[in-house]
Parts: sequence; C-alpha cells; structure tokens
Amino acid sequence: MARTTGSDGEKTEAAVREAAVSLIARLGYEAMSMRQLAAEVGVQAAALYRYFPTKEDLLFTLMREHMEGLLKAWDTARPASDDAVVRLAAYVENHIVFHIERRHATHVSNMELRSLSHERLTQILKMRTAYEKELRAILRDGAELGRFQIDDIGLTAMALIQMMTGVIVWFRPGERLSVAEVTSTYLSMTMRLVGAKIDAYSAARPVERAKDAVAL
Amino acid sequence: MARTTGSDGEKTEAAVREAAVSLIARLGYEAMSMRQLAAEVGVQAAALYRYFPTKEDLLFTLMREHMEGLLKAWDTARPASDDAVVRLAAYVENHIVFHIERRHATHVSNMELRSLSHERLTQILKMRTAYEKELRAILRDGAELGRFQIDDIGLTAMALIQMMTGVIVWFRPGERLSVAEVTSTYLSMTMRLVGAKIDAYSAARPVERAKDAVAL
DNA sequence: GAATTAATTGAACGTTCGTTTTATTAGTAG
DNA sequence: CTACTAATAAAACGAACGTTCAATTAATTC
Repeated sequence: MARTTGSDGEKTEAAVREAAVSLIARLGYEAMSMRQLAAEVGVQAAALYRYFPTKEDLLFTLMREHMEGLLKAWDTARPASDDAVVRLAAYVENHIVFHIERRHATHVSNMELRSLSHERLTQILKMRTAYEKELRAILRDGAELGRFQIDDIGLTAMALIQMMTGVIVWFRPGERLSVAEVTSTYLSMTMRLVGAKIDAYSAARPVERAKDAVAL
Repeated sequence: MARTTGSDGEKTEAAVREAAVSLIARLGYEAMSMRQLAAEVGVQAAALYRYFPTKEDLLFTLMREHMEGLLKAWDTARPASDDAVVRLAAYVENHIVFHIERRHATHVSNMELRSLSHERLTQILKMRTAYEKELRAILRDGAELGRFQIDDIGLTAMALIQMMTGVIVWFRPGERLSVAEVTSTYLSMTMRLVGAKIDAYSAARPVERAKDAVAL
C-alpha cells in the first residue's frame, strides 16, 4: 500500500507512454480507461497522475512528440540536392519508413485528434501543416521546372500523403512484403502519379538508395 | 410524460439515424452518449431503445447500410465494357462521388470499426473485401492485357483506395473545388499511377463523362 | 541512522454512462 | 365511444469513469 521495491519514476513513465500508445491504438482513446492503462503497466490508476495531470495531457504528449519526431526525421533525411525528383524520392522514403516504424503512434495521431482541446488541436495541426508544406514545395518546384506533370499541387499533395500513410492500415511486419519492397513500390507509384520525367542520374539512384537503406 | 402529439415511429427512427451519423462522425462513437443523441433528436434517451436495442446495434446498422449502399452503387455504375481502362475510370468516379456525398457515414464506417463485436466486424470487413476485390480484378485484367503497368496488384489497389477515400478528410462542399473537378483530377492521377496506355476511345471519354455527370 | 524525498497504494468522490421499468398519453380500429 | 396499440416520458439501476487525497513505504541525503 505504498512505494514498491525497485520502483523508478523514469522507468514507470516510459512504460506508461508505451502502454498508452498501444492501448489507444487498439481500443481508441475514449474506450481506454485509466484503470486499464494502469493495469497494463502494473500499477494503480492513481500512480499515473504523478506523470500526467490528466488523461488528455497524456494523449497530447504522445501526439506532440510523434509530430516533432516526424519533422525532425524529415529535417535529417532532407537531401542537399535541389532536384525535385531526388527530394520527392527522399520525402516518400522518409514518410513511409517513419510511419511503418511507428504504426501505433501514427494511428493515435491520426484518429484521436477530436479528443484534443481546441488549442491543442491547433498546435498539432500547425505541425502537420508545416510537414505537408514541404511536400507542396517539392511538387511546385518540380512542376515549374517541367520535371513533374501535375494538375493541382494541393490536391496531389493530399492524395500522396493519404496514399502513403495508408500503409499503416494493412502493413504487418514480417508478412508478404518487406519495408524495402513497400517503399520501392510506393516510390515508383508516386513518380508515375506526378508524371516525373525520369533520367538515370536523378531518379533511378534514389530508388536504389531506398531499397539499400532499409535492407541493411 | 408520455406519447407526444404528432409522434411517428418512422420519422423518429430516421431522425435518430441521421443524428447518429453526424454525431458519431463529429465526436466519435464512444464519446457520443445516448442522452446526447436523444437530445439532438428532441426525445428522451429511453425512446431510442424502441428502435435500436443497444448502442452497438445502432452503430452496426449504420455501418452495414453504408457498405450495402456502396456495393449497390458500384453494381449500378459498373460499365458493360470489358475494357480495363473504362472499368477503372467508372470505379474511381463511383467511389469518389459516393464517398463525398456520404462524408459523415464514411467517417463512421472507417473510424469506428473497433467498437464492433468480433462477429459484426467480420461481417463489415467481408463486404469491404468484396468491394476491394472488384478493383483488384480490374487492375489484374488491365495488367495482363498490357493496358496497365503495375508492380503489385494488391498494393496498388490499397494505395488507390486510400488515396481516393482520403478525399473526405479535406473536401468541403462549396469550397475551392467542385466534385467534378476533384473527380477529374483523381481520375488522371489514377491513370498515371497505374501507367495506363491511353487511347481516345477508352480513356478520354470516361473522364468527360465524369465531369458532365456531376456538373449537371 | 535519522530526516527527507520519491513513488506508490487503497479508498473514496461526484459524475456520467448504457440500459430497464413503469406509467401515461396519442393515435387507430371496431 | 370504447378498446387497443404505438410512442414516448420520467425515474431509477448498478457499473464504470476520471480524478483526488491521505497514508505508507522505498530510496536517498546528510
């Protein structure tokens, strides 16, 4: 009925986050109770409130860190080249790999937005918009230089993002396809969708990089 | 404190369905209470149980009828032609128009699957699979006849469906784009994505049909 | 080894939930 | 006009919810 042997704040908080992501992804935020989450962690419900003041704070923290991670990942993966085809290939590769590796967290960030307060929703959407803006810039550059054939930049960006993010709905690691195969196929679908003019230097190479990077 | 003047079972049931779709789409199934739904209809919570034995029965009914409607719509829109390009164009057009016209119901059917019992979930997924199978058949036929250039039939089908259904996330009627413009753009993105060999007879025509049909 | 701090328990709070029961009135059929 | 049925209201049920609080023990500091 008090502190337990070996208990450690940092470990418990990490366990809470991890369990929360997987429980919310499986049951939904509203359907998951704090008692259920506590049981998963092996602790009483009251103990959760030492780490997160409310249930919504917990949700918001998970979402914010997911989005920050996505922006950071793109910042790292962003190529030096100014070739639109190279940049688009890098964007697709980064997006798919990141989301497959974080299937549950992505599910949470995409499905539970309506459980956030207005203010916090705005914060998350701001990050999402910034991320999507990067893709639109790539598409616009490519279209202006004649590398892409695109009817509507905004519409194409949304179509691509939904197509790519949709991977997490059906992808299961260790099944028919590897991450590298999925990435490679989505890369060629993307390039065809935007009507990319392919040449040996700028297009074939990133595709191969994508395969190699993940196959390691 | 009893039956009210002008009360009518059929009207009430219809009002309940309509209010439920919009409330669940906005708040989520778990977050919507039966009292909230009743208030929206202008009735007491107990009255709902005359039409739907449980909250889950209500959800399942909405979902089942949505899926039945989708299958029926495709059955009607399915072209006589055996040309894969014509059939794919019809599939895309039907899918987008159907989903845009039923944005809220689609949201419910896609987001609230986890609130169904195992048995009912299986029923809904069976219908969904049947619908997706139609697309895979079109893609396979087109690929075998050399009309399409496709790496992986199943993966391409999922990518297309997620891309198309994603329209409901950002589309708002009466804003920048009309349904016809959206359909037309998605049609050309789809054709490029599957690497369709376009000829004047089989491809250009359906695009025009799609525009005209909705613009009326 | 005593004092302090960190981590957790167990019990309780008020609220809301889905659902059931009973009573009551509006409409309908003979 | 009376009997019957359809449609609802009002009240209540137990269960579960997010959260708070006081007590208690483990670890750390001096």
